[in-house]
Amino acid sequence: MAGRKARSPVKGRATIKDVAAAANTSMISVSRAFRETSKVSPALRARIEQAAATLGYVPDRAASALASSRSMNVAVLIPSITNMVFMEVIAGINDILSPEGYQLITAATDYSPVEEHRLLRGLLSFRPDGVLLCGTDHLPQTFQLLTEPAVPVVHMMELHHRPDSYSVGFSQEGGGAAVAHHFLERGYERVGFVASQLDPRTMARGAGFQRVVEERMHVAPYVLTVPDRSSIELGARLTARALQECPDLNALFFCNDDLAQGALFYCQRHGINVPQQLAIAGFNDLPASAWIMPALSTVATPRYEIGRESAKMLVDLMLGNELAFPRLDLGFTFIARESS
Amino acid sequence: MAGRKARSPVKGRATIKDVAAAANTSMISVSRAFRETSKVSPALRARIEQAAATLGYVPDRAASALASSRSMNVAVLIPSITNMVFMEVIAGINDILSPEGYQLITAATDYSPVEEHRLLRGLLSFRPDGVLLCGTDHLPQTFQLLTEPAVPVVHMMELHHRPDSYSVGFSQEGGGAAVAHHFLERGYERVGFVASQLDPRTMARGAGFQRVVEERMHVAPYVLTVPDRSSIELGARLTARALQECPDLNALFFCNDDLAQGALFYCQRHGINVPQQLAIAGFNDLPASAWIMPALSTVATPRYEIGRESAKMLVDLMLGNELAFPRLDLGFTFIARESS
DNA sequence: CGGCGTTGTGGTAGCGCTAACATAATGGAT
DNA sequence: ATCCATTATGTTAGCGCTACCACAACGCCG
Repeated sequence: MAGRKARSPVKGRATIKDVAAAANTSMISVSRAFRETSKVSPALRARIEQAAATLGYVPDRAASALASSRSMNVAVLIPSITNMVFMEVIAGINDILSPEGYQLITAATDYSPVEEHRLLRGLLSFRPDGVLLCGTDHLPQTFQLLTEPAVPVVHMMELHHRPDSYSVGFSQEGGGAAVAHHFLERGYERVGFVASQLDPRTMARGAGFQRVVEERMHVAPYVLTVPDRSSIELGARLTARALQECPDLNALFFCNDDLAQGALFYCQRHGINVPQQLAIAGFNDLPASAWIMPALSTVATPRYEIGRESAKMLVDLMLGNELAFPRLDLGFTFIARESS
Repeated sequence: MAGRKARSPVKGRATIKDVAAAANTSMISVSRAFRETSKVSPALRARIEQAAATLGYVPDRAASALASSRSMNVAVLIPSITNMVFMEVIAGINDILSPEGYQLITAATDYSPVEEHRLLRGLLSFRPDGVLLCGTDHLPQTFQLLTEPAVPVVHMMELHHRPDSYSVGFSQEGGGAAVAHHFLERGYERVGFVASQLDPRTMARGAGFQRVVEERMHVAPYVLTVPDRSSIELGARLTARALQECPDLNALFFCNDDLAQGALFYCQRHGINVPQQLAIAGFNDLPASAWIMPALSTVATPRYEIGRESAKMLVDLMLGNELAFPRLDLGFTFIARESS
């Protein structure tokens, strides 16, 4: 028997059924009117839209997802929410996916693959149609989560070299190498690499830098790494430490612009002449880097474009299209400014 | 008849039914094992967890939301995703809501109330249990969206003075006033206010500044406002323009630190001595502001705390608790540094 | 003018889960 | 032993929506 009425005491929210009743039609036509406009006659559609407007009808994604097996959600995992670099990536993603009707469900891993796995499990409960991940180092279980019922995935920032995976990024190693070439060409020979927040991208930058220095100078560069979170303040502290440990350094490559800006401020405050006494280079080209005194030499990276292109690639995968290239190298640009 | 099998060709994703079968129990016990652990005997729970693990079961929020009328989603609308200020707010929100099991669904309004309304409509299709909004200026329709089936809302950043609404923030007007008092106490008398991105918070800061200047000096300050998006570069440009339009200015209050930092860089590059020739103050106390040369005087704002407290307030509202205070003023701190 | 594709519309079942109601098994207290 | 209050577990219906099928109405063809 149809007895025992609705458990929620009439939440008041209009459903597709209410709209159908108001427009004197069936539920399915209302559904179609919103999703496949062309399949409903203009007259009916007008009636439905009118009814929906007066009732203040808002569709329910949960019900839609349940019924259709398409959630129109995309899960995005980034290392940090307070790092401008990833926010620009997200802006790019959103600019592509939002017009397509997808909603981003985002979480921040705090640079931990274990946390990434945990968060991804949580996000999978949204039954996302696709997933965007940062970098290529994930737990084996993380890959497994995505394979059993296969969910399209695109890896951002780095280039993946497994043939079965999709990635959009640039060569972090190459960026580090470019800085090394620049230093050596400018005649700086006592060079060093300073890094914090030792994720794989940071390490790749350092590896590229070291490789070139060793190839050309036949001696390893000075290296200072700490696991702490990057910040301007840390950049200043690490500069002090590097100069103390190795006073004859004349060029320092910092793994990102935050650190490098801290170094610049430190030098300014301590009367160290940049670049005469010490050359400095960073990575990412943050907005302030072009304006700081002296202007910071750095590797400009296409963050926003990576977001856009990753999203485009993911859309193709979600639609089941074959991709021409599973890997998209967006490159980087070394920018020599006053600091080196 | 039970005929006509599942339409999706066995998506492979394990459901609560599969887990129940594998653990030789009923669906509801599986459901309870995950939600109300105490209501299931340890033995059964162990069996269920075992089964869930081997099957790789991930619960479906859509189904859960549909069945329970609690979505465990919270919609968050912020003006901009690339502005560090709001990211810190979000970090605070997430630190409170994530442990409670809520997932944030975020969107950026680009400082437009119209866009805010459009986006909120979209987010409401997630049937959020609560909503967090920035500021207090919303379209009337926006309020309506939230009332028909009443959804708890907390307004962040500014303090709302409607008795029926909840807000966590501080007095933007007071922050601007504090800067004016500081300038006047230090003897700067030819002061100005420079602003971009003219949202209500920006305007309130300017209003507070102007009010105090007029009260104490009986003359209006110089004011330069443009609608453009704030940036370091714009700060530099506006400084040039202000100094050209009004060469005898000796103190400038910028509506945020991005602009103020640009001003500082401009002065450095043009040999303008700060603070002797020109004093500068900003708003927000971004990380770089303490390190820039000269260190920037600014109004420190409790962004992270606003996020946390707003989230706590929202949790209370979502649980149906009565709130002691519908309004929480977290205050601000003026920090006098080298630039003034 | 019967046949056939097209277009517009509707009925029904079921997506995966949980609220609300059973019912069964336990452990005292009487 | 009998009763009752727990506690543990199960059955059933239905959340709001869409896939799938069915069918009516309309041309348009030969």
